[in-house]
Amino acid sequence: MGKRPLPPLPVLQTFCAIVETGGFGRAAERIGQTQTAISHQLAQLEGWIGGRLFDRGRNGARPTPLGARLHPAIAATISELETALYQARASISVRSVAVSVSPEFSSQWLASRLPDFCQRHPAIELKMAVGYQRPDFRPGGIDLAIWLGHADAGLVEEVLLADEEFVVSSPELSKRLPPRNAIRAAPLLRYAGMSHTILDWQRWHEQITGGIGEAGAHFDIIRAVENSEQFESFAEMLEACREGRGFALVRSSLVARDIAEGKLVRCFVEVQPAPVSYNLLYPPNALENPSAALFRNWLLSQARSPG
Amino acid sequence: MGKRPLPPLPVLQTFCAIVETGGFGRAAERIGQTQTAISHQLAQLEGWIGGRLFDRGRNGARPTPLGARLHPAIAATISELETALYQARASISVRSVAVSVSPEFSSQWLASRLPDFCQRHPAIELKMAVGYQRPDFRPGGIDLAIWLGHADAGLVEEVLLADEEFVVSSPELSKRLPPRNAIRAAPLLRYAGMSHTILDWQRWHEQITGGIGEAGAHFDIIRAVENSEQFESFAEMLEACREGRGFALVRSSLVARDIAEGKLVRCFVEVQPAPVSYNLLYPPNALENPSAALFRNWLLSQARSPG
DNA sequence: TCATTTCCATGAAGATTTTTCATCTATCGG
DNA sequence: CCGATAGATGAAAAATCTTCATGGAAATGA
Repeated sequence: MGKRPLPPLPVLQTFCAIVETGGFGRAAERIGQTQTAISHQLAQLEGWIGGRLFDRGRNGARPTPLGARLHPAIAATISELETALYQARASISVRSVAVSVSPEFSSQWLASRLPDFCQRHPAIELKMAVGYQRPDFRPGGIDLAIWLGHADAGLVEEVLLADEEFVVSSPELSKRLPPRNAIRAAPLLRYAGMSHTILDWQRWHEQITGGIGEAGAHFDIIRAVENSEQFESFAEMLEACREGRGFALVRSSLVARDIAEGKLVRCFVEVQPAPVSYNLLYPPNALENPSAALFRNWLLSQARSPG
Repeated sequence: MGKRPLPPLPVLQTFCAIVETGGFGRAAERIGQTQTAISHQLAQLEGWIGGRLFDRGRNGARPTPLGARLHPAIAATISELETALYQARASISVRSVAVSVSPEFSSQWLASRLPDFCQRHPAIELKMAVGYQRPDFRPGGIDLAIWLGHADAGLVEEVLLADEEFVVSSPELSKRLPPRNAIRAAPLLRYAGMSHTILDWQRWHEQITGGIGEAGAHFDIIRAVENSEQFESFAEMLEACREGRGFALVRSSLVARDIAEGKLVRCFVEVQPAPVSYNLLYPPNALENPSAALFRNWLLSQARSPG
């Protein structure tokens, strides 16, 4: 039986990666090793424990009940370990992080949580670059970026929030909607964001045309959006939406609070919402800055926790 | 700077061992490696962090403020990791532990905490051997023993409770004590324990004779103890002590509750209490039984926590 | 002050562990 | 039955740890 005190840390990280990616191959890719290495490592862990942690099937590896029970504890513990060590390192070296985020993400999600970070790590200086400029990851520039789309090649990409895209309106407007062709009933709101709101609406419309049957077919959505007023910011658009002045196309985490408080409601609920994700992007060496590593850990823990 | 994601687990355990033993050499002995290995490992960790974790001095290594801050987090995290992994292993293999403890330790310290363990690990069967027999660590026998003294050679020894030995009495008796020679004022209680109570008293008396000046000198403590009634158990002796029937020589963790509740008070507080420790003893391979490993972890965490 | 002891540092060699390469097995969908 | 996907396996290569053999610095005591 296991004669070593504990399995090595990388093996445990591999275990987490397999659970999270759902397959040896994908875990290997994520960690930057070969599938062979992952297989050996998991064999080592399973040998130590004395039982299987995964059921291997055609489409990857599903955790056994034992593996599923083990994962949260291991993941949480490793995260604590990382945080403690990064914090120690941060306390004697670089003490600043530069983060690039979009205005809507900043105002709707990040702003309310940031005080928590500042309280936990008062010595770390946070530089927030709020805007739609493409982040400059060269040394002295941006450490981490929170972006909606995918990363350029050469960047690490981690899912921060697995969001959905859907349409909201004020509760009053929602109640007044005609049974079909609701989409013609009110303006389709837009704002001067990075992603072209008009194209977003068009994409949404194309994707759902099947979903709501003929309701929206033969509807010139581009013109409909163009005819509506353009707001300066996401926040202003959302305010208008709350006032019942039209529909807004949003991502779930940006409106979680408004929905929880009943100020906004989802429309077209019969439409399958499109999955989109806010990703955390950074160059592979970014976490050598311990403050950046701490901020990343904090972000991921915030994204996991409720609120 | 640190290019590895995290320092290896054994290095962190070494770090904890240095903090806890207060020196590289002692840590090496405890881990079962050479001092050289400890030095290299700590150099690795300090390199990763980028700063010193210990001040090396003439009598060992004292943690720097940074090291002192880091230690609780690391120790707690490693302990969680161990527990999670041992639990996983226990859930598919051996599910029983045999523990040897003394009657007084069982009744005064362990009994009230045991329900917590049973609740956390309902599948594990606990075999308690309560008594003063020397534990038989051969396979099929005792896994772990909680003992007051030191281990035989070949056994692992871990401090469970860093206790102190002192004298208590009921509050009433304490108030009535004459200013000097208090020790002659009431019977010195004893019980039929493993350690010879008479010898304990004698040792205590010799140790303190300086401490309380001439108060107890030329006092035949052996006869005084012999003249007092011998109780069948520690619990009975303690009950008599609570009733004000004499002094009892005790270890702090056995009377923590009585003292907290004001049923007993320390006497001769001007005497420096003697340090004694309840140790956890086991053969090196005992923790291969995951249930034993879990019980050990639980014991250590209980010993650290208040109550 | 000088030898002595205690404790940690250092570098190269040796031992161990981890990762890869090349190859193999099992299962699923046509 | 073929081809494709997902993992397993064993030996070799690469990387990492541990030890051995010393060295150095700071306190102890004659």
